[in-house]
Amino acid sequence: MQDAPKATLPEGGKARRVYLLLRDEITGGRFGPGAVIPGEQKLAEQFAVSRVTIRRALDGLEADGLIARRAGSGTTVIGGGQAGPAISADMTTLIPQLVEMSARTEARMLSFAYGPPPVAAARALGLTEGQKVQTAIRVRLIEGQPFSHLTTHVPEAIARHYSEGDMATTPLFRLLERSGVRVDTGHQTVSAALASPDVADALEVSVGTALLSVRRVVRDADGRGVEYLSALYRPDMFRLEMDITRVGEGGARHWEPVIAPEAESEAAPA
Amino acid sequence: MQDAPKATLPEGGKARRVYLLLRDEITGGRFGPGAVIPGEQKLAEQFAVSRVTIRRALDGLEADGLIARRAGSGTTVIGGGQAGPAISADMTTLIPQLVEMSARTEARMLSFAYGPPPVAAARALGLTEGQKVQTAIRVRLIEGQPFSHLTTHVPEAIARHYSEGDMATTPLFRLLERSGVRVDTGHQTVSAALASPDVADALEVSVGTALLSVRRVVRDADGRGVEYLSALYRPDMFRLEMDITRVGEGGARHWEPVIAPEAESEAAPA
DNA sequence: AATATCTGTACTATGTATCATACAAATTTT
DNA sequence: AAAATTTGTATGATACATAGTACAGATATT
Repeated sequence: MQDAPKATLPEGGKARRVYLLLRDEITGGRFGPGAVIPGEQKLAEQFAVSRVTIRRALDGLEADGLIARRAGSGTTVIGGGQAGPAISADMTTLIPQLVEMSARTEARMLSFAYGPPPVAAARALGLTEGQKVQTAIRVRLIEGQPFSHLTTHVPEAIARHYSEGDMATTPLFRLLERSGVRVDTGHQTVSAALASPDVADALEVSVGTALLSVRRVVRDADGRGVEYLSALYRPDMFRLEMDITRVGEGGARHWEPVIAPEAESEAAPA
Repeated sequence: MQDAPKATLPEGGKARRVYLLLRDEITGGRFGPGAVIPGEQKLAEQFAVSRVTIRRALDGLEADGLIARRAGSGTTVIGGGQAGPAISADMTTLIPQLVEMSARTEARMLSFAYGPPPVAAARALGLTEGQKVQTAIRVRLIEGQPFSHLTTHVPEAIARHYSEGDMATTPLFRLLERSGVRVDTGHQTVSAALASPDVADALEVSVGTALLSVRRVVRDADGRGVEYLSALYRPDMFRLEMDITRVGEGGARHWEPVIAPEAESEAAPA
């Protein structure tokens, strides 16, 4: 919906790259709705390409319904374009999130196998050489639209307690707890990554799209690693939101996340 | 350092895109150090390009010292490659962060002006038509290496209390408080974005690199918007880290961020 | 020792996206 | 009404990356 312009731009070309960049700025909010974006001539200079190329990129954006062009006047960003992400995870109120999440979304299994873990996962989980893990790659969809690409690694001994079918219906942390694991702590790293061909395909976005990356290591009460998650999210459908507040005095004055804000205050701003 | 391979790849070409994607997967940890990456033939299929093109991309990675190639054996990821980000902001322990931050980094002003705000900022800050804001674009560096691109919008009435020069030395939130603003709450949105030419130039990365995007609205005790921040971070130099813990029982069981973990436990894992 | 796999190297031909340029039409500004 | 700005349309030439292919060298596997 957001991706794949009608008149598909050449896969490896500059026009497409410009198209992706501009789209990113529009949906990302750098150009708000109604804003007049620079003229084609100026854009051509900024991106160091010819006006023809800019033009092709704009064609794509127009086909996507993101911009409106008027000869003589200029090109403007369509208002309705940025309807905001379908899902926004509030780091501090994950409670309603999870419930809502399971209800509104479904998971599709792309790959499921037991084998040696990637080095990064092995180290994070503290596995010894030769230990196998269950590696599952899933895509999560909301209303038929894919929004996240999940790769999980679980030590074989734990993973054997549930089946492949279970993963399509039940959140992994619940499966783990059902398997007798006392899920306790986790460590998350949030970053950004590009969509590689396989991921792009699964998420139905262009190769080279910017994705939000979350990597999580989960440990049980004894500190043993029980899950290694690598998630990639479409930024146009999913965002991390958090409220922060200013606390402390003097030199120790700093920001702190708000843990439990008003219960059901659904964010959903512009 | 991470960017700009010696034998510069053609700017608009496929080879460069493949190079960026592969580099992203390596530095992003998808291929851990020591891991053997697929053969050139297989990569060529995956990316749907010729082997020559894959080869060119690998040349770039090799020049960056990210991979080692051995005829007959294959191509492996260099261990030292992912030394981890220079800075990792722990959402939950921002106290030492800020101090360390100011000490180790410097800010370079790219642009400074008063004028009408972009629509997105105007709405977020709740400004009325015609109200001007101070718009400052800065780049933050650590040890001479740029790692973040900051665009701030502050209502003119507030911004007039400090000077352009102040921004190079003092964190903005401190300037605001010095101006009599009672900084109180904020709302953050974390996402991902692509590096546009101007940003890429400032951060010394390739155009089209994936960046971590943080957008923050800050309000005073009366709920008035006092600052609109749009920050872009290089994922290879900056990450958001957070510890989470599992709390609650039964249906209400969920994750929650850990607010005050052991004081100085510097993360810096693999 | 033989075989398979992988990287290293070289060459040509093809395609096609890109550029440069010019002019027309629509709109805003003076 | 005139001038300036902006999008719309068209075309031809060129450059340059890409694909395809073939073979040699290195290493691992059997």
